[in-house]
Amino acid sequence: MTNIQEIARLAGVSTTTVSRVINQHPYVNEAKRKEILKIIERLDYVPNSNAKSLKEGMTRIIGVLTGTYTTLSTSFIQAFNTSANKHGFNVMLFITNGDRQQELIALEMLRSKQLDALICLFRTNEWKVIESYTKYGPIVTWQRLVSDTIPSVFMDHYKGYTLGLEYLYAKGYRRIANVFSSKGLNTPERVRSYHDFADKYQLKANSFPDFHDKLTIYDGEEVARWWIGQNDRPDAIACSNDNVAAGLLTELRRAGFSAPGDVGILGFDNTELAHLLDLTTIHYPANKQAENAFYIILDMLGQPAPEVHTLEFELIERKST
Amino acid sequence: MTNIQEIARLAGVSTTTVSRVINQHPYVNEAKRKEILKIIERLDYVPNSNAKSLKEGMTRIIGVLTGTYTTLSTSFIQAFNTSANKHGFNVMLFITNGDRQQELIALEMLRSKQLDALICLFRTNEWKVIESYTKYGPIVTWQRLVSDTIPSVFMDHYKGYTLGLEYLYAKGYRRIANVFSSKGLNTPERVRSYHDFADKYQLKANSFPDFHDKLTIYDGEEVARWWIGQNDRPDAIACSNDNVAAGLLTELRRAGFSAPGDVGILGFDNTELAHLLDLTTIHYPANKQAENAFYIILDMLGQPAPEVHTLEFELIERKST
DNA sequence: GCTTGACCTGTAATGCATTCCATAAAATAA
DNA sequence: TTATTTTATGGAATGCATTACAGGTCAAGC
Repeated sequence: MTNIQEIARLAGVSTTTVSRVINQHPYVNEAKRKEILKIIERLDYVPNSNAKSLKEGMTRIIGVLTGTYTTLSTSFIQAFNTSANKHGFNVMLFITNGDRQQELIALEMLRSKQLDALICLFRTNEWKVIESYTKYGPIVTWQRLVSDTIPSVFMDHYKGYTLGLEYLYAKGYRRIANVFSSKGLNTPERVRSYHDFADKYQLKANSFPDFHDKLTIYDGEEVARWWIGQNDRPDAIACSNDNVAAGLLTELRRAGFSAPGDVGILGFDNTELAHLLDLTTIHYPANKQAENAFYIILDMLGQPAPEVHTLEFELIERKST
Repeated sequence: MTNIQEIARLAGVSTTTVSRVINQHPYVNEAKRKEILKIIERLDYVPNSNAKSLKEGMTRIIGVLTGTYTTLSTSFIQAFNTSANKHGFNVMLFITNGDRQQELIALEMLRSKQLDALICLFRTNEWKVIESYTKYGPIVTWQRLVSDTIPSVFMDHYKGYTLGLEYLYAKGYRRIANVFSSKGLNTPERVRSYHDFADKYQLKANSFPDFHDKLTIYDGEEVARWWIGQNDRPDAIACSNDNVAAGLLTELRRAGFSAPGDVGILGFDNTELAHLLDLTTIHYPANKQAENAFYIILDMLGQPAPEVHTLEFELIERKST
């Protein structure tokens, strides 16, 4: 394999000079520079990035830890990737499928310097475990989390969920069921949002059992079957995300029901699925959020970072309510 | 930062011995081993993986090059990731969005030894360009490609498409329109499949203009609008993938049409969307294919690799035909 | 008693690029 | 002319782990 010493030898200069040419330092004689570049070209030489990483103590790789691909995390990841690339970083993806061990692999790579930072979209291990890795490099999350070592770009889901509920109320819905996602710290916010909402409009009497840990199309179908089986049905269902809303809607249709005719359905996130099925939903600005996450990491790595954006949920009215 | 020399110093042994303990070589005195492990524990030491990669000449990272996230590539990537992890490799994702430059970044990382191999799901650069990087490490694709340097785990799309067409014929469809994907080498296979099919059943007279480069939900909607605008409508549409079929179906429904009532719709890939919308589709065994791709890479890296699976398309009948 | 092999340990080289420090010539300033 | 700065270049150390090779002990085998 051709390395910098070989280039130096062939050019009759020291490795220092070659390194200077490669890294565009000044103070290299123009003729020599040309000659060295010619040799580099001829031998098809590139610096070994492992040696570089070893020397510089950073790899410019950022890990992204995710459980599964939901459409939402997909757009987050894409945007994060774009931002990272713009600043000369690359992204390494870890899809854990909820496996603790998988998650630890990523964390260990941060520890062993193979990653410069980690963005944690989902997690299976306790926060305490994850937090114990912050001494090896920046870890950032998008989940609501109060921690002085793990910054979060979380959105105010209380506000976002209230936006949806108030919309449903304004549309005349009074008997609203809630389908929540997994037990992160966003869910409690949404639960609190509903409680306050129900208090405000005195809807306590109409309450339905909450669903928890629902996030896939299949989960949505399950909710549909529940709804069908009820005598005393909700007139609207606020879903944890568009996947659930989509599964719910299509399974209802299979049984001959429709939305909003029989029940109003509210999605969350505004993914492609919501567009596909004309779901009313709440736009989640995953793109800007991803940029924010990256900027925070950049800053924590001691590099100049742009200002973070302010993020807002937005109600997208379509045809399921 | 604590390194192997410090451990050695504290334990009063050479770095060799410490290295042996870490890598579980035999021939280390049991008492010393215990002592060294204790010190490693106490100092929270992990070997720097950049130094390791530099020495060993490999990073155990495999790059995955993809254009956008389609649901299909998603499941491929997941399966690939799982296989890789099982063998101690990690996956680095490159989402190029069709940007040549992005693609080159990944290729350059192969060249500079930051990646051990590359799996190329989509590409924007010419194959010739990509091929010129095979000298730096294994590159594998799932697209149909005849190359002695880039192995492919491609499926026989001629066979797969014919499977779909024959099914449509058996169901009584005679006026079939085709929606094709981008101009890879799979598309010509499908085109050829349709030609032979049309010949066989003498359907030449009923032919419709082919669609090309259609792969998103939005593309499907466009096809729907085309269909609606025709006087002389096809009675079935064979789609490039489930996204297109989904967009097609929902847009038709918006206009008051239905499938299979007004037109039969055949998807491709058997993704979640096909399940969601009860689309008849052709199952694409992306998971097994991903494993195959990984096994080939493993083999090319000179490591013992399992046998590859044989892959078969399978028709999944649902309710859109 | 001597050979052979298992067991144990360390020295030093290796992989490769970057950079501090020293040296020196050339150009500019005083 | 002397002092100072700019330009140019190389030696050698640095980042860190792995490993070939050499040197040694000790017990089993002949």
